[in-house]
Amino acid sequence: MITTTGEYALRAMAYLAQLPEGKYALAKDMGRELGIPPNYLGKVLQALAREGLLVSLRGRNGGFRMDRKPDEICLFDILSAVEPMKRYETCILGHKKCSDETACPIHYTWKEARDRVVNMFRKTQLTRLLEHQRALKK
Amino acid sequence: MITTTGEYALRAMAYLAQLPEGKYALAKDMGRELGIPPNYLGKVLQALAREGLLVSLRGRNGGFRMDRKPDEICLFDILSAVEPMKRYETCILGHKKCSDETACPIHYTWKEARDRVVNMFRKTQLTRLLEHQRALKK
DNA sequence: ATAAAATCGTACTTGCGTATCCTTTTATCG
DNA sequence: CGATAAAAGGATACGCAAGTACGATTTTAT
Repeated sequence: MITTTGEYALRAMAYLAQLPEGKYALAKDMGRELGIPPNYLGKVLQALAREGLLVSLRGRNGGFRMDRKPDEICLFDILSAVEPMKRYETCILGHKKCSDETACPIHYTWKEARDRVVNMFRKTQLTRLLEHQRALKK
Repeated sequence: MITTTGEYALRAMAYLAQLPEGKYALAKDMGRELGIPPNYLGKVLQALAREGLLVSLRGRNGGFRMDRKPDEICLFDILSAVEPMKRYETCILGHKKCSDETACPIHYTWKEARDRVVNMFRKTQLTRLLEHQRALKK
């Protein structure tokens, strides 16, 4: 239901959130620790930095670190940085014009179900992913 | 949130459901009417026939028709015939072992949200897609 | 026998995930 | 101060799956 890239972003953010504050981590190390291809993880981390969720530092002793507290970031922030959230707002019958005003037969039913997902992304803070973080190894 | 193929299947089933009972329709005609590539729609219809949702008839005067009443088919039946429903049951952090017994930090939260979607598929009958069917043109 | 239709196999296209290589930045060492 | 090494940043190419297109085969009514 979410893209692989989105999953990587969530796991990487959870990893960074449990590090000592201010500490930078390397894409390569994180990839190894989390079992994510380091090359691609680098791209994902860059995207998160571009969106202001992470701070990146180039050169020796560089890496990525959190820019905010884990309770100031929700899952929606993370996911929307790496995948198009329109996925969760489209008519199930593919109508371009489907909306509250011009609704397809199941518009409201479908909207309620998918909104449940999006609202969960919006209300859940990164902190929620941290509990028992070290049991996650995979 | 659903695959394009799934959307095609829903629309095609809705189209067939509003036809006079026992009437066969051609993949080509349906494709033209619904604005779906006829070649691909053929594949989708074949899959639906293989799963017992449609009856297919080869040769002259052939085509596809419903095999059940529209209120005896739910959206889940249709979607599961053309796409893997596992998509709606996987851990958001990608853990293979995540389950009610061995739960990741947000297992139950995530499960509740995605179950809302699946339950909607299960409880909603094809009939629900038929209202104002002819306003759908696209 | 012919024509109409599903069925089947194959090939093309696009996007996502992946892997490399090169460039740029920056701390550190001689 | 200059050279070097370590890191992100960026460009490019590959593999794979989904969606698409098309042609060959089989079935069946006329």
